[in-house]
Amino acid sequence: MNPQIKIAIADDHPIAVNGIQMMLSAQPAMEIVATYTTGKALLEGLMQQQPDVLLLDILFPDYSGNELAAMISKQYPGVRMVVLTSLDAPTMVKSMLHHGCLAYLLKGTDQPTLIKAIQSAYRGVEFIEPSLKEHLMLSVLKPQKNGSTVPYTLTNREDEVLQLIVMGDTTQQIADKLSISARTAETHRLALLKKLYAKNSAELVGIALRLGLAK
Amino acid sequence: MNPQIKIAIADDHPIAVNGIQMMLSAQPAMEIVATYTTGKALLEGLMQQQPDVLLLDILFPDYSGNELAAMISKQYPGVRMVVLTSLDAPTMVKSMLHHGCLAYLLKGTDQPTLIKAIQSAYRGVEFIEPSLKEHLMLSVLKPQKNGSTVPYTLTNREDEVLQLIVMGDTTQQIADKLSISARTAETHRLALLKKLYAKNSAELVGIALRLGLAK
DNA sequence: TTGAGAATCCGTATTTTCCCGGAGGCCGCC
DNA sequence: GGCGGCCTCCGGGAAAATACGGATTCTCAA
Repeated sequence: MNPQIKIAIADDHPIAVNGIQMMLSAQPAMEIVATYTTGKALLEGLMQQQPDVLLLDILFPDYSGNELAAMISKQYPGVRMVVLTSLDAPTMVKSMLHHGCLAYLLKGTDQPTLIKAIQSAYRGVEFIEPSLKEHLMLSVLKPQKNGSTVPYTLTNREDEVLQLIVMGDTTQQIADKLSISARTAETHRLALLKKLYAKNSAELVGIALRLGLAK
Repeated sequence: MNPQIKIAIADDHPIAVNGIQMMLSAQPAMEIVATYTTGKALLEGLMQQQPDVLLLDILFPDYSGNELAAMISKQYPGVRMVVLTSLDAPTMVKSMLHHGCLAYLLKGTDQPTLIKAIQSAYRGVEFIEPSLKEHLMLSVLKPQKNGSTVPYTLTNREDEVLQLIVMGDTTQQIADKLSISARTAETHRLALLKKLYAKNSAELVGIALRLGLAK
């Protein structure tokens, strides 16, 4: 008999937390040891107790899934992370996988898939929702035709610039607020356009909001 | 003793359906008589049996919540609809309420609020998630601060132009796609900037997405 | 130590956006 | 009929953004 898999759930929606709990309630080999509805609670809870598998949403009021995944994979490499979210953006999938997550599921997933993903993650095996795989393949092939592989992770500065762009600031205003030259602010914006495959700032804002990089 | 409230749940995410079921499982006065994960299944199910209260999501693979709400309120006026979704766009709230929904909740809602909303709807009383009410007030008040009452309603053309801007098209590209002169396309964009109080197209996209004017 | 990536800065040229204006035709409503 | 709203078109000019280039520091990790 295998030992029970200790599972923690982090999702800002109580409904989702309940739903996941219910889906796993009939599994004797799995035990839900904690649930969190904020990023802060999750980080504090991990200090007390580390589950085998962490089901992680991406959108929290206080932290982004990117930050959380990066922090957790560093501090608690023993915790296997399974992303469970409604964002089906290829860049987000890539980003979370790069940050050490082993599986990526959509909220629309069914019980068998969820269980399979948890078991795979527990064994250290990657698991990507089948319907997402096609999207991923497409998005991997597309960018590469331009030559260099561009993994999408924003630097601190780029993120700051992005927030100001979303707020409608011009390059000059951004430069003033960050105390850098307009030229530098521009460089950062252009880097953002390339990383997120946006043709201009308007599209950039749209992509950033959909990816949860800004609100 | 009151009779049981018959409840149906329509949500394309099995997780959410389970979560809602669990939240209501401890309520003896409520009975879940059906659950649906597609718009088609919902419409077919309603022909067989009408619940007192229908918990309705907005995003379905086959139908939009708008369509569903309009159809259901016409054909089954006895079914009280409660919107339960993760979209917190004021325009969407208004739209669903106009289509006959009695309550509007976010997926992040807790058990007491959900129960209160269902009870209110059952009695025919409107119920809006408290956190949403502020947003609604703001979106109604803001336009008025400039004196003349400017309800932000976009014309058909403006909406078409907006969608293309969100997709990252330039004025010239928009002009080509809509078969109008670049000057006209620009006029429409400038009108959008004024109506939504955006300083530039980037901010415009941000505002439009937050208002639910585009996705 | 070497190297990669982040952050900073610069030049030039072209395209696009933004801000002033103004104007004519069409349609629906009072 | 008139009036307002919508859609269309236009000029001119300033400001900003985008597309090419290239360069120097600094840090952190292999």
